[in-house]
Amino acid sequence: MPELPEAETVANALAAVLPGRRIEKVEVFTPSMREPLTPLLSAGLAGRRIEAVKRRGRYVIVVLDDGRSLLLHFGMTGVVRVEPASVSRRKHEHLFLHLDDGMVFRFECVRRFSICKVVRGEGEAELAKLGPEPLTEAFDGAYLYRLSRGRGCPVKSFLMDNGVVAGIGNIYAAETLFAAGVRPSRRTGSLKRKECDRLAREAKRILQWAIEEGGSSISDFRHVDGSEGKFARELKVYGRTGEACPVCGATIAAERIGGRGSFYCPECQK
DNA sequence: ATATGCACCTGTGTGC
DNA sequence: TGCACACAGGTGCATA
Repeated sequence: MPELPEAETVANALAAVLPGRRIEKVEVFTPSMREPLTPLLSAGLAGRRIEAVKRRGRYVIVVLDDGRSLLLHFGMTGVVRVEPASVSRRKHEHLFLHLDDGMVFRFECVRRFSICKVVRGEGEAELAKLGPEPLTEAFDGAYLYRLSRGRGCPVKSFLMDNGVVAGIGNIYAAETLFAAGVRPSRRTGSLKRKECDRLAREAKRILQWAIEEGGSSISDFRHVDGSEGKFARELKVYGRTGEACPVCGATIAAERIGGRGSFYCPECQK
């Protein structure tokens, strides 16, 4: 699921309802998450007030009033909801935070790859290795060109490296590469400066557009209110193997790169 | 340091 | 219908 646009959508929704609320009770239903949730039970969260909700890359940061934060990551299938306590627990909901207005923050993840942990400050230590935010000026063609020199990995893997740029995953890497006319298997070090300019420009445009559409709901991702992100209908190549390229009509191809399904137009992307 | 493959999980779709 | 297998918005670790 959640790449940057989905995390941004969730963070914005949570920012509208959580700040000012007090956590009254913590319930953990699933001890065997990839990142165990049990530390939340003894973290002294009861009584803490939520001050703000922020995003960094694919992470959502729920800032508490005691110098700590809850750091959220949605893995592949993470969903958060804020619903009344009267709604019964779903099969894959692993954590409830009961709030002082009768609502419950619910953390769901089918594959249990999601993370919810208490961190110091706003998670500076945990987030230190992330590259720049793609929607800031720090991320541009010059930056990409500089980092790409001497790199031998496929450019798609390069764009999906969180240390290079934070928050671009399998969907938006594929769409960015299509929009920029660059084949995902291209060796990163072979990129021309102009191609780096196009990659940075198209990544920004597509991520911004996807945020405006509320992200992409392929199967699991949902908004905090349960509705779906609309950007899946705008995807040009992701998941469209065998369909016609919307630009030239050639057949969209697929191959595995870095163990991930990768989609491209063999005519438009060189 | 960089590149690659796999493990971590459950659910779904496909082919036999 | 049942079963095996591949695959799914990600990341971390082991191995070269």
